[in-house]
Amino acid sequence: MRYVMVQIPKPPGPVSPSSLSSPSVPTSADVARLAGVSRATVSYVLNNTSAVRISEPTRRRVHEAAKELGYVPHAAARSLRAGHSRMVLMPAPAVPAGPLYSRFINELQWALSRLDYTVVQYGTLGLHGDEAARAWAELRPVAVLVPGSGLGPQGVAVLKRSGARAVVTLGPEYVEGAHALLMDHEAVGHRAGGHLYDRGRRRIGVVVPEEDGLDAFSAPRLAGVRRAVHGTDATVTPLPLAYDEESAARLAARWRGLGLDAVFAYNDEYAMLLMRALQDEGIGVPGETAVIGADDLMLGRLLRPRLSTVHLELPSGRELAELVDRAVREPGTAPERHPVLGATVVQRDSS
Amino acid sequence: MRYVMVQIPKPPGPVSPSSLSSPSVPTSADVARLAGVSRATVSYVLNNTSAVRISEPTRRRVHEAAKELGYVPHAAARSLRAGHSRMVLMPAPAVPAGPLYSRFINELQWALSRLDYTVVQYGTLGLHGDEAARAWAELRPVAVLVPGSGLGPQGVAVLKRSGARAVVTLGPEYVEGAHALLMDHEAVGHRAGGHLYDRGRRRIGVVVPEEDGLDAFSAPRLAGVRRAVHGTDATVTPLPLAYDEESAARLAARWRGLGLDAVFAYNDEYAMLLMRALQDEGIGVPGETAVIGADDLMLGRLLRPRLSTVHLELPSGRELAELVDRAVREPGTAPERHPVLGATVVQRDSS
DNA sequence: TTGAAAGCGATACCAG
DNA sequence: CTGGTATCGCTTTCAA
Repeated sequence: MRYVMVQIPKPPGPVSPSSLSSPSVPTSADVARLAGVSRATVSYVLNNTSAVRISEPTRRRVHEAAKELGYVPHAAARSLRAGHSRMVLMPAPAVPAGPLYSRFINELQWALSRLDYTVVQYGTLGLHGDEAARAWAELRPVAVLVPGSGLGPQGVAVLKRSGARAVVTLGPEYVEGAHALLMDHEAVGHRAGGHLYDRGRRRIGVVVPEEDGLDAFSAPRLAGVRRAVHGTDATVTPLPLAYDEESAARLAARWRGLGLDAVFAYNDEYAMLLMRALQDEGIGVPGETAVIGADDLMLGRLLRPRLSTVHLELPSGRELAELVDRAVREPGTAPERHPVLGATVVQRDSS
Repeated sequence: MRYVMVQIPKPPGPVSPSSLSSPSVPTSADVARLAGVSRATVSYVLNNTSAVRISEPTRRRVHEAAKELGYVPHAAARSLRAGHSRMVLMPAPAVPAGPLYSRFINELQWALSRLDYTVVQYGTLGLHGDEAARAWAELRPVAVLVPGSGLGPQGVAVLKRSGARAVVTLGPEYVEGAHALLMDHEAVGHRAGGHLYDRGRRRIGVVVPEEDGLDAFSAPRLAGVRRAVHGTDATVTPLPLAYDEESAARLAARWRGLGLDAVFAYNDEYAMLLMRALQDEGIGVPGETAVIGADDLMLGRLLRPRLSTVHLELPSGRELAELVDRAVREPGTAPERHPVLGATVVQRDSS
C-alpha cells in the first residue's frame, strides 16, 4: 500500500463555510505560516504599526510571503474588528444622471478619496424609503449621501442608529436630522419665469417631461414659474412632453392654438427638441415664441438662435467633501442646511 | 446607602474598539437579551431558517424586540461568517459617463438585482492597474465588472485568488483569464471610414478629443478609419480637438488649408461642435465637407443638416447579468468572449 | 522583538 | 424547539 500526503487544512469539526468557497483564499495566517512568524507580526508589518518595532529581516520575510501568496486583506474582517469603516455610501440615483450631475459625482469622489474616504455607489432599485435605508445601513457606512428625495426622517434615524455619523441629503427639501444641501429647483423656475416676464412675455408655457422620475425636479420648476408671475396678468400653462420627435411635433402642431408667446422647457435638451419642432412648424423663435432651457449645456450654444438658459451652479465636490468630513468628525453638531444650486439666467438669442 | 442599577456592558478586559464608536448600535445579542432568547434563536427567526421550527410566540417576541431596537444586521459580519457575499463590484469609470453608458449601467443594475446580487460602484480614483485590483479585492466581491482597459492579467489573477468567481471586462481588448465583452471601437471607425469612402470622399479627417481618458476609445476609432481606407488612394488626417467653441473655431479657420472633404468626428457631440464651427466659417456641409459622428444621440437629429452617425448597440443589461450569473455558478468554465457594440451607420443629411 | 489570545457580529452545528 | 459554542479574518493588548 502506498500513501500520499494530503493537506489537512483544519481539524475535523463543524464544517467551515470557507471550505465550500474557492480553493483557499490566503489569509494573514497563511502569510504568518509561510514567513514563520505569528499573525500579530504579520499585521504589524503590513500595517506599518509604529507602536512596535519589527526587525528588518522579519519585515522582509513577511512582505515576501505576502507577495508570494498574493495576499489581500479582508476589508470586512478588518472593519468588523475596528468597529468602523471609512465608507461613504451614495445610493445611485434611479434616473440616468445628466452630464452635470455625473461631473459633480466624479469631483466629489475625487475630493473624498483625498480625505481618505472610500466612496461606494450602491444601486438600490426597487427598494423604497425606509426599506432602502435599512439596506444601506447593513453596510455600516460612516456617512451616507442621498441624492434626490425619498429618504424620510425614519430612514435618517435608522442610518444614524446603525452607526452613520453623517447623513447628507442632496435634494429639494430638508429632512429632519440630516444635513441638507438644498437644491432649490423652484428657484430655477422662478428665474426663468421672471426672465420671460421681463422680456415682455405674458402667456408662458412650461414643459413638464413625461419621463418617470423627473417630476421631483419638474414640479418645483413649474411652481417657480408660477410664483414668478403670481399677481400679474401673465398665465402659466403646463405642457407635458415626452423626449422624442413625434411628441415634440405634436405639441408644435397645436402650438398656435395654445396662444403662447414663451416657453420654459424644463432643461436644455427638451428646449432643443421643442425649439426645432417649433421652427419646423414655421414658428419664429424668439419672435413669435421665446424659448429658454436650463443646465447651460454646451450644445445649446450651437443652435441658431443660440439657446437662452438658466445656468446652474452645483456645489463644488471639495466643499461637499469637507462638509462630510466635518460632520463625521463632529457628529454631535446640529445639521447644517446649505442652499446650493445657484441659478442665473444666461440670455442668448432665443428669448 | 442606596444603590442604582447601572448597565455594565461587558466585563473589564482589553478595551473593545466598538466602545469608542457611536453610542451602541444594536446587535443580535441585544435583540436576544430583550426578547429573552439566545442569539441563535434570533438568527433563526430573522432569517426564516426553514431547517428549524420556532414557536410563533417566540418569533413575535424576537420581531418586536428587533423593531424596537431598530436592529439592522451587519453585512460585514454576515459575509465574514458566510465566507462569501453576493456583491458585484463595478469600478466607476474615470471619465464622466455618457448617456448611452449611464443607461446601460442602470439596466444592468436592475437586471442583477433581479438575480439577487448587490451592485456596488466603487470609485477608485488615482489608483492604477494592479494597485486598483488589490483595492477591489479587499471587498471580496463575488464578481467584478471592469469597464474600459486598465486591468491586466495580473489584476485578474489577484481578484480570482481573493475569491472573485467571475471577472468580466468591458473594453476594447481581451484580458487573459477574464470573461470579455469586447467593445470593438475599431469597428466603429471602420464603419465610419467605409461610409465616407463609399460616398466618394478621399481626404478624410478624424477628430481625436484632447480630453484625458478618451484615448482608449479614440485611438481604435482612428485606427478603424485607417483600416477602412487602407490600400486605397484616400488619406486619413488626425485632428486634435478640445470640447469647446474656441478650439472648434480654430480648427474650422484652418480647414480649407487642410484640404479635407470629410470628417469622422469621434462622436455626435464633437461632430455637432465641429459642424457648427464649419458652418460659421462658411464651409458647406455636406457639399464641401461631409460630417459623421457616433452614438446616435437624439440631438443629432435636430441639427440642420441632420447629423449622420454610427449607431452603437450595447449589450442588454439582462444579457450581461445572465453572463455574470452563469460565470458565478460555473466558475470552472473557460472565459467567454463576446463581441458586443454592434456598429451600424445611420445616414442622414450631413454625409 | 515576538507570540498567545480575546473579541468584533452573525451563523449553524450539535446537544439538551 | 431552543441554547451553548466554534468559527470566519483581522487587530491589539498583554505577557514572555
